[in-house]
Amino acid sequence: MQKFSMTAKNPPTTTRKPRTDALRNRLRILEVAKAAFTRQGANASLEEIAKQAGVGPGTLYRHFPTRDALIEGVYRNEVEKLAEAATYFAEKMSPIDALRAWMMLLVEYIAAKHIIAPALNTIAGGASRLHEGSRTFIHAAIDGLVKRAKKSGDLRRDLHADDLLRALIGASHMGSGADWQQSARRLVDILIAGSRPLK
Amino acid sequence: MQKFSMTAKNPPTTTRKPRTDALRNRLRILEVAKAAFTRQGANASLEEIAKQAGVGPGTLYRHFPTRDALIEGVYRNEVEKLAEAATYFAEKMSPIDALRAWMMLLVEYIAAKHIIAPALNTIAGGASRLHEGSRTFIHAAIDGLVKRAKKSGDLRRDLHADDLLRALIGASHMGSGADWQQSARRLVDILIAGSRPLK
DNA sequence: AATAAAACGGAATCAGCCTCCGCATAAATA
DNA sequence: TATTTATGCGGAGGCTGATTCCGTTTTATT
Repeated sequence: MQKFSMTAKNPPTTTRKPRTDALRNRLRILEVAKAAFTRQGANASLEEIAKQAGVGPGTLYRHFPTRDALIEGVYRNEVEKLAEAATYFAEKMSPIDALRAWMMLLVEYIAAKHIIAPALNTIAGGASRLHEGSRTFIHAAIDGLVKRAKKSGDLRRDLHADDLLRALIGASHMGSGADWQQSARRLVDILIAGSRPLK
Repeated sequence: MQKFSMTAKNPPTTTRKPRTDALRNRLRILEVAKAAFTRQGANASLEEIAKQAGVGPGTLYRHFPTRDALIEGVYRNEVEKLAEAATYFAEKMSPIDALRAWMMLLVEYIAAKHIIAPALNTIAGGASRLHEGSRTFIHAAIDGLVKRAKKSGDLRRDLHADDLLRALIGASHMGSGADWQQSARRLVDILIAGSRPLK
């Protein structure tokens, strides 16, 4: 005896548990891809990534139909950690300090190649769909911090979180020179100083 | 009767006039490449570019051995115009106004796709050789403006021109939204405000 | 006009992208 | 546990574009 007819479509009811091997592969791929993008930039060979992950190209493409999808996958993974940090800072610090700390962390994080720098361009403001519609975690994170600092009177009311974000992403493109940390700090300070109320 | 021996190497003396067709082709290629990169991004087909320029692939590769070299070629071309603008502003305006004006122009210029946005990443701070050693025209331009504004006391002494530049490049990555001009203005103002002496 | 350096172009090689489909396997069912 | 079936696997194959190589053509020079 069968549940229903099984011949007709009844997608709303039947939701199968996802296969374990699929999950496993997905994670493997993301892991390998992150390393590959970090090392070789956003044009790393997908074929090679698949091979290193121990799957066929078909599998990779099923999980991530396009290169951008894969990049976005890696990106999302990393970005959630930053979002958590924002929450943490907000709890522990004064509004303005939290914002400053988080901005430094962002630059550091990207610069340390935990996130693929060149890929960010494609994604952060470029032709990708990440920005269209659903805002990024990062977006939500900095937006929260900025709102909070506005409320406390530490920041100008007319400030847009996006502006800061874009500036920071640009700042992360260096990697050049040993003094990037100095440089990042300077820029963050400039941004903060320029964002205070006009008094 | 021959000039010298002509058998041995005497490169310092003999410098042949460059062939006219070579020059012509070089320009054609740059022109077409600029359009292609602007339209299709930094991964535009080189084969196609060559075809449109009316040359064989071999010719393109002889002039620009790598894709980055070609991008850099286009980039340099465009960038010289910006450098000229800096000089002009410096002559006509007060130091701080000149800097502000030029920063706006930079963002606008990039945003208007006169320069290939995605390519900039590869080049401005990325893996390219443009930054290593020889500074860009852009670099020289903003550096001059900043120096001038420091001297007049409008800017903090500890400011680095690079910091501003990076922030601006980041700002140009948007393309999103019709309000980019607003956004750019806000950011420029923030940067300027944050760069003033602490008084 | 003759010569040789410089540049040309496209054929050929090669690498990486992406699709398609028969086979394998894990989840659901009995 | 045995069976069924959806789901996922992976690699062969077609394709596009990158890059090299070399015989031919063009140009500056004598």
